Amino acid sequence: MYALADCNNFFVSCERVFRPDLKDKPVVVLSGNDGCVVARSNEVKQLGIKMGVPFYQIQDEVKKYGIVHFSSNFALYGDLSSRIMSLLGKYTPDLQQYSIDEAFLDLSYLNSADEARRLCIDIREQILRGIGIPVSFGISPTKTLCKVAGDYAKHYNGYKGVCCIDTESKRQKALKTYPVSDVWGIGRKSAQKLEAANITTALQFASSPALFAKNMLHKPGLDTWRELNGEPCIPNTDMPEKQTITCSRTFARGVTEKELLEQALTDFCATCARKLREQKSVCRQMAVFAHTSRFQEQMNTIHSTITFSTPTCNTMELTQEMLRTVRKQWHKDTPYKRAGVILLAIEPDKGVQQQLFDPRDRERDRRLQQAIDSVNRQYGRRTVTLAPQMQDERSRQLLDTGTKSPAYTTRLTDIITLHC
DNA sequence: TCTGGGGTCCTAGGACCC
DNA sequence: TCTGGGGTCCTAGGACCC
Repeated sequence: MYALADCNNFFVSCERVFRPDLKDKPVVVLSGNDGCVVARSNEVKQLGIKMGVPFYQIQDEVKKYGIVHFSSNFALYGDLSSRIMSLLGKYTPDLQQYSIDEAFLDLSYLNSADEARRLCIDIREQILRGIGIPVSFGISPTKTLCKVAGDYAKHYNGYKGVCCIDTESKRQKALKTYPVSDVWGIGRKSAQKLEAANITTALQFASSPALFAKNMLHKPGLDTWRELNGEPCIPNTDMPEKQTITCSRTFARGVTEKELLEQALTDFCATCARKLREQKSVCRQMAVFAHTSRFQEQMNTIHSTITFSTPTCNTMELTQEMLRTVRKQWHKDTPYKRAGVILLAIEPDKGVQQQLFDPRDRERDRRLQQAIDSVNRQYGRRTVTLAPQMQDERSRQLLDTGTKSPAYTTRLTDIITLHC
């Protein structure tokens, strides 16, 4: 038996923890650059405002209904998420965090579904009281059915936030009114195909022959079909190392200054490399890209994949190579709107094959990097940076946005003051 | 004017091998 | 006219997730 813990309107709920005045008010959280809506309160969902819609397109509604908006504040969301995860971890020998706001709990150690239900009600209450985030629980033998159950728990108050699919009749009843397009693993394309074959509910899909599911949607679709029929086939994974690490941004404006683009990319490089070292890995390849707006007719691009003969995780080495390519491909008077760095071909840093005629002193690189990392861990990430990295004021112009809430829980100067 | 960011897995097809 | 058969590895692109 699994339970899925899923935070309700997570980013919005995080903002409300420190802004209780926003309870019952329409609230949205925006993507980087304040571009799109990435989280909505229930009030906003009821207005029919869709996930991912460009913010400028809903300005009328914002004014009319007084929708409050925030730029995204990942320092806050990440911190509240890790608090929730650590609390969840106390109740299962195997917690699998699936995203920033979701995790599966292996509850097979309990004796009955009823026990699982009572436990989840208790955990839910603890998280709400202790951290301030409302969470829904879906309980069932497969992860896909947990997702279905979690949806019912979230949308029908009668469940009080915990819904359990543990019998055949409950399974049938739940799937009968569940749109197939809402099933976890069935996206837009697959839903269209199924609809063309007159399949609109999850039950219709689950009741169709296995071969039909396989032919129509291939292996992933067949796995989903099995899961809906109560056969677990999504394995437990214990947070494997990342296979790719990306850092990319859309800028507030097109960047024509070479130096500024280089600064941004140097920043992205440093972030990727830090994450790479945190998971004790090295990479054999790095892709660098920058391009003009994708909404313009003609797109100009910088794109290059660099291969290292000795895999590396060294910020300085990665940055040097990145800058070399960018300088080669950069074009004058081209407004680069988006840029990024991707680390690929990632492997563990143990037992890296050395080159006999290596021009770099890798031991010296490693010691320097270690020293920088340890200073930055202690005094903050920007204490020691490479010279071409972004200066704060300039990066703010390019990347930051106006309506970000304080880092209430992760920055000393942002802690709230109580007047008693 | 303005339209996000970070991932995973699967498949088909090409290049290559004997 | 006819032009093998069986395999592996890699990559790009599609579909999906939050």
